[in-house]
Amino acid sequence: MRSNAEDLTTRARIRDAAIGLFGREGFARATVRAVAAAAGVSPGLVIHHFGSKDGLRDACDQHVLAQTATQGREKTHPESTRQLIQDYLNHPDQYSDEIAYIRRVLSDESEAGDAFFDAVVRQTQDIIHAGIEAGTIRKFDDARSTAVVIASNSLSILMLGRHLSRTLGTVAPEPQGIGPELLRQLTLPALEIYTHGFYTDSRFLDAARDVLQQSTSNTGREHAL
Amino acid sequence: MRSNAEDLTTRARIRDAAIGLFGREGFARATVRAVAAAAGVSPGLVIHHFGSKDGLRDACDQHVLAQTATQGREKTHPESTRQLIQDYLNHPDQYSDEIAYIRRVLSDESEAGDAFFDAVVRQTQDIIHAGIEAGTIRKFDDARSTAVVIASNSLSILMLGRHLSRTLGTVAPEPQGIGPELLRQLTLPALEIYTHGFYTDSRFLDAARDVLQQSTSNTGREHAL
DNA sequence: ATCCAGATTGAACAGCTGTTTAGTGTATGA
DNA sequence: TCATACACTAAACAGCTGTTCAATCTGGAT
Repeated sequence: MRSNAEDLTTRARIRDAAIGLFGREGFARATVRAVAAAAGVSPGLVIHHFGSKDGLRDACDQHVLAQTATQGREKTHPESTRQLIQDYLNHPDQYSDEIAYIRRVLSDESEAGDAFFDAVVRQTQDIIHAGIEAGTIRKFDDARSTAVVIASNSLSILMLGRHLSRTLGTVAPEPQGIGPELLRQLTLPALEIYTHGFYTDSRFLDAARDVLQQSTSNTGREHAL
Repeated sequence: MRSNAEDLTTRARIRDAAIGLFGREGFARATVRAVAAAAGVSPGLVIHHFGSKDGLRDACDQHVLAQTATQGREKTHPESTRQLIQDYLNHPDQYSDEIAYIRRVLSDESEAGDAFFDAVVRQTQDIIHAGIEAGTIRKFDDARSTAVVIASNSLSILMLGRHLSRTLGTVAPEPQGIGPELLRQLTLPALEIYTHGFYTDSRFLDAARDVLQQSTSNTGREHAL
């Protein structure tokens, strides 16, 4: 839930306007003047409250990501993760600014993006461990790399949402377009791969295993997929 | 293979410098003056050759992507795809500029990025069809959505390469860091999921199927994963 | 030898950028 | 009532931006 009313501190209003603009246009293209106009204040006030444009960025990072990172660490249960997704799906445009902002943070290299990605991987790893103990998830040799792969796959929806909804013809509620319809269309194919696999047998896997084991520290001449 | 020597047209030298800078810094941050300096020419000459900064961007798009798109359409064989990857792995820093540029193009919304993503999906779809006929890839209900999911997963390495090599502790040869070591570390976990699946049984898949079928065009209140 | 089209440059331009500064309100506490 | 601190603004600043322009410098065709 969010405080949708406009009874916020001016500082908070500026911050929220900046989150929206940074997410929509990117940090470089979004100007201090545009942020000020979106918040209905003067450019000088933006600097007065945050010191500089970089200070404003830091405040946005902290507001969007520290919050998410805390959620990820507290709510280790996979249950609450699903609840969080449901909450998002019920109020898509409420969170769309944060979604777009996180996408930008993961693209533009920054410590905040690093922290967020690491938090996602950590949470994924916890889910995998819990799933293995519960018997719902297979046991993997390299649990960490597997978690990284799963997290990377999941975040690809965030990074490429625009293209996904575009090629799938989804009517996106937001410009960047990660709406309920898109997730509905991707859920079954993704779950099918995660359940029955993508290949019919272990031919590719075995071949790759052989190649990688025989050249452990080679020049890296051969690879599969 | 690339023309690594410096016996290029001045126009081509500017274009290549721009591709490198746009990929490394992003289009907004990379200035015309920086491109000119990297190419060893004056800022005016950049405009003289490309009309404007946007014209330079278009030329870069065309050089990097039209080339890739053509390759993707001609080489439908999965063989050549693997050969292309091998070629890249043997000369990583030769292609790193193009790699970084494509990542930026997929992020910043543009027609070039749309065309590239669509080409990747199309190529993935062809590979899937060929694999189904050859018996190496399972048959899927929704081939198109499956291709989109696979393509999205594959491109996530491109989009999040920096974070992947960072958390996996890979020694990246390039700043954005999609090197042979990273791919070697991700190949087996990814292939394992693609071969044996991620879940132990079809519990999640069945549950999602039920939910999605009963609410075909609902408000979208429930979702799995 | 002359001419000309194109490559190339240095300097300048107008506009936008983040930031500063001086000043005006406007509460709150003494 | 006064003073102080803070929110806030309008205007200006210096620096950077993409772009233009006039002027050279080339190399090849006539």
